[in-house]
Amino acid sequence: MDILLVENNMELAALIQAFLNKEGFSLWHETSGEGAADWLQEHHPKIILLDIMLPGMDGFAFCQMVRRQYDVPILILSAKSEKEDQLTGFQLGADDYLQKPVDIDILHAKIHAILTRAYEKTPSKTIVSGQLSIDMSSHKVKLHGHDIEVNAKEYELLLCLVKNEGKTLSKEFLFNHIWGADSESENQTLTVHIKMLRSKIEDDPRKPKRIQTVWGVGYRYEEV
Amino acid sequence: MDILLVENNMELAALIQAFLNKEGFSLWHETSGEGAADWLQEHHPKIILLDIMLPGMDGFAFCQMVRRQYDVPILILSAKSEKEDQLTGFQLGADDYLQKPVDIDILHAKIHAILTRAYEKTPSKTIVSGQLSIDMSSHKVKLHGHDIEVNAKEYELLLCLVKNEGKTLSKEFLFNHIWGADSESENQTLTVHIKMLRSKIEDDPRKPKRIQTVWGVGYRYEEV
DNA sequence: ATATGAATTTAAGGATTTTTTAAGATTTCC
DNA sequence: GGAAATCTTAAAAAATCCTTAAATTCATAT
Repeated sequence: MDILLVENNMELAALIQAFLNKEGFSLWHETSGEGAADWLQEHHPKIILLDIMLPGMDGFAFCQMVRRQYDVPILILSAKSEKEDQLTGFQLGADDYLQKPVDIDILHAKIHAILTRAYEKTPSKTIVSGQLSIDMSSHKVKLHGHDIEVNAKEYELLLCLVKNEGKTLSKEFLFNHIWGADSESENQTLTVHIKMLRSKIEDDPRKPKRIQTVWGVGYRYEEV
Repeated sequence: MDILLVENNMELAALIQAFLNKEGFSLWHETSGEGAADWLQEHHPKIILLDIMLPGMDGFAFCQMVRRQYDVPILILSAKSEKEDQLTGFQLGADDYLQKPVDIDILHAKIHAILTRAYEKTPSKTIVSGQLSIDMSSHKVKLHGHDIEVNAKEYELLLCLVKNEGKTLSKEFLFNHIWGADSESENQTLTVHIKMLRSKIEDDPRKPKRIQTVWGVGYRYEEV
């Protein structure tokens, strides 16, 4: 789990979760400081996104508690606009402070900046298309934020399709790209892999939305 | 010299300089990107405060130039309020973005937060991932709090995997990393060590959760 | 509507990769 | 120098994946 989000507002939380999942992060959501504290005993997120106004233990108290025990970066999200609140956040060891309403792009940029500084590693290269994301460094495919098991050929095939999203790729092109032009295999094995892929990434494999067949030509990947 | 300030506006620069000096920082002031670039050849500040609107080379160009050569944190100060400018700053590798008019207390807090994250992160001698911890100074591995005996090759292998948690490492990479590219040994010896490791750190070695095999590629460590 | 060729589905065998086992080689430590 | 631990090799076993081929469904044109 990459990110812990502690946020009272379910609507905002859902928005953030959807967006960050799409960017290839996995995210756990807690609505209270107490719940988040429990969760932290068992897990070690790469960063914590923290709302200040929480029921029970407030964000500042939580921030202080976390900072005493863990070195994890904390990014505060707050509706409070007073300078004093921001300063309090920094004093308690927060890494940054983002004022609400949250701009999702700025949030993303800040998370990226903080992770880079804290872990010195560029976040893994991911291709995202709608609810599907392909992490090229971990060789993992996620759909709606959940891992999908794909094996080598399926992975290559999907990657090729998604990289050319919207473009129709001929069967020959796909086959040569993955098997090599001088392969012994037959063109037809491709269709079997297509089927396997569809059964894994289509909501209704009988009516494929993502991997569309272009009659007489080949296949085309479309963002849903 | 702790801080490099690149700022066109003399009045603001004087204010910042006075305040930060009072806080115990030493600060060097340049008014242009070109001048700052020259100065950087000879000096290595702990952080750069960078105005965007500069005569000649602008702040974005300077930011990009610096990021290519140095790892120093950059805090952008900008009168531009557009979201796009802020995102551009982050994209070019800035650590944070503070909008003008500069609030000197916020500036101070941000500088403090960035410096703490960039320089005071205790280069932890132990890596923790879920129930597994590796103490790099004593070469000891613990699982569920209990010591696990691992020998040299196993230790190196596990460390390499855990350090790259979530990433798939090819067999070749792992082998070269531990045995050296010119080793006489065979790639296959790796798999035997993997087996030994799994028998020690997996709850059910038949169904490995931590050390996952990525078919046709290699292995990936996952936090449980 | 029907014929035709293209695409899909299914299942089984073959191919490949990984895991396991065990024995021989090497190193380490006493 | 010898015993124990560790590392490597090799080969059999198991697991997984890939391909093939044949049956079925589907889209298009006549």
